[in-house]
Amino acid sequence: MDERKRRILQAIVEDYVLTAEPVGSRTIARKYGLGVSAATIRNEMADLEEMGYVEQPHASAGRIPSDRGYRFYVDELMEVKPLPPWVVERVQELCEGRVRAMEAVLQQVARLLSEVTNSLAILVGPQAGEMVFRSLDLVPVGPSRALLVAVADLGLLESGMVEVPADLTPAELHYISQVLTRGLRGLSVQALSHTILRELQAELARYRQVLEQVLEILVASAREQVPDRMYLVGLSTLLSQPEFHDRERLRAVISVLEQEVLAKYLLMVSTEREQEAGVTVSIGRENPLGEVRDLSLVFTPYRVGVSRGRLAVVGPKRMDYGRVVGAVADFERLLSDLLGRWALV
Amino acid sequence: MDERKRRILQAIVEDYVLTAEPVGSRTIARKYGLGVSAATIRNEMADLEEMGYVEQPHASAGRIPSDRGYRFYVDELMEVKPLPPWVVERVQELCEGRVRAMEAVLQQVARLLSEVTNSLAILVGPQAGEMVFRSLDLVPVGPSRALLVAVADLGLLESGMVEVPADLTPAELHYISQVLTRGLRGLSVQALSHTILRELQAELARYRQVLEQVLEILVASAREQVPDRMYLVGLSTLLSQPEFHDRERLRAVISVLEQEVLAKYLLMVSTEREQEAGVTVSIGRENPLGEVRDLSLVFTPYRVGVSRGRLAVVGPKRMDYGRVVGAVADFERLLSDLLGRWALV
DNA sequence: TTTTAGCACTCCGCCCGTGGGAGTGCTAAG
DNA sequence: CTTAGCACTCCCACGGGCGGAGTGCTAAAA
Repeated sequence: MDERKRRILQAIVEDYVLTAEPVGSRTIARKYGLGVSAATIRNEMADLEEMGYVEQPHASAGRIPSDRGYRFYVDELMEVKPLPPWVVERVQELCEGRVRAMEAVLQQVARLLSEVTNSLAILVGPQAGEMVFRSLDLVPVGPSRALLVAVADLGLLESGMVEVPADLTPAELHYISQVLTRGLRGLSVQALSHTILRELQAELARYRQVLEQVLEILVASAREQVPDRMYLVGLSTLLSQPEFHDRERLRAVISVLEQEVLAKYLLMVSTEREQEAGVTVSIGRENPLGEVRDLSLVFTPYRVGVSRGRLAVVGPKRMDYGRVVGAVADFERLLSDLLGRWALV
Repeated sequence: MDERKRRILQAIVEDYVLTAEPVGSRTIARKYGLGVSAATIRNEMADLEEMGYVEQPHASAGRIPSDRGYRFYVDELMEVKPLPPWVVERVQELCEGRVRAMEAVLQQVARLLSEVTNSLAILVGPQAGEMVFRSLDLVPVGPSRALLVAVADLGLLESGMVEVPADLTPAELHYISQVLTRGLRGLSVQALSHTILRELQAELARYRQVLEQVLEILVASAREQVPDRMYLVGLSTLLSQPEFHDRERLRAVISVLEQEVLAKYLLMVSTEREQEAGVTVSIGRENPLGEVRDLSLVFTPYRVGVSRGRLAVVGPKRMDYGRVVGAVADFERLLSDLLGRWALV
């Protein structure tokens, strides 16, 4: 793979990304002055095809990159483009502005990411199981009911209604809350349930009924695979791409996105390669969207306090990888830096 | 509009709904035995066209119903079909099962509604502003922060972080909570903010800073136009309809649905005709989806305690109105009956 | 040995004309 | 008022022809 081949492959990818049409030797010779003639480029292209980096949609057409070609481009050739400054500023404003809920911020950030990449943006907040437990409170409401309020490092973790015996005093409720808070504070939410059991046997045997309900709520919350909310913005942009000319393909994409399989994958991937933060690019069949082989996915986790959210862009294989990877990387950095404020110190 | 015309119009609508193709006089004579010949039907169809109930896509094709034709069909001709029993049972299971959060139930119900109508189903929970306030609690978390937990008749209304002076004791927080709860209980959430102001002047002047934050959170919550979550299921089903053959139309639909214009409309409609519960059908240009004139919307509010949620099905104009209206009506009844359990007594 | 020009060939996509089919409106008879 | 017959209209699917873009190959030039 000499320098010239690299530059030709680069030209093919970039021109194809731009035009969505197979690119021929002529075009390359003209638009991307390599100082050689079209004939030479034809020879090189034949080589590239043999090596599996490009392919021909049909016998006498130009070349388009293969998955392998894109992969090489992403790994070796592309130039990561930073986010334009106005976007950076906008994200900062969003994160620092007076907003009550993290959710509203994430929603807007997702919209921005979608606009700037011209693709589908997916943002998920931190997963409950990964948060750190802080406190628990049973607030009496009505005669024999209490609202369980569980707080984690990122704010409200979970709430739910609990039936309590009518003769239980507010003071007793408060006592239960305090014991549980003391016992559980600082644990990862995933680890709660075991600990709760021990606690239960010891100090709070009298309130078994209440405890069981609390336990149920917390366990359910920790088990939740997919985060509370998943912000998915830009479907219509994605659909305007020419690759979705035929409707069957399109339906496939939509129904994949509609099932939340995707979110699950996002989490999976990131637990798999737990350690390595950083942007991952899955191209075509590499990606996990089942039969949909025309999409690429650019993915990264981001930090919020001690837990992590996930951030992804889904676009056609034929996307501007330099720009998208740059955008995703920059968004990750921005969010990791700026969302710290949501973590309770 | 004599009986025969009615039956012919009915045949046209029902056949068109079935086949998505313009229906000719022949077809009607053969498939919907009216005891007259095709020629007669041709004459009647010419009349119907003059009256504006049907139209011809081009000079020598069959007829398709006009918006007005559909309207007449819905108002006078269609037979409302009840939900199949297994669906009813399924909804009952869902609503009565041991589930923690109303949200999970609504999500599933939306999916079911989508499946049974083969269209896009939209379900929104009760709007915050319509709920009845019950209690408020400030739970201390960390050194100078408290979590505001506001509870309404349907459970958790809102939560948010509040900065408190470091020297404020838990007892004082509790005091504030109690005063506020006492003052606000029983009010509609929309009415809170005014009352809070009076309360503030009187008893709690010392805690102005805290109160302001509480106020801000509650007001924001009451102002929220669109309910917390909107469940939108079945987009891919909708897209498989033949009317979305051409992509521009399709994009239009998706981008309309993506912006939450729709949800806002749902609320608007229902505040407009505040009193009349019951199913509303908007056909084609009657519907509020802007430029999208090929969709119809079947809509109804449903009760949850004293507030209301909204329920809708979006499908092509060419939908089986009898079935969809039946389904929406039945779902409304089921939900209104079964979701009462979420209301705090 | 590598590069280049020339050339014949291939294949796609488009245009266009044509024929069949479906459905209509009209007319005249029952 | 209904019906049969008929001429007419319009859509659409089919197929041939053609232009264009791009290739691979060969032979000559660097």
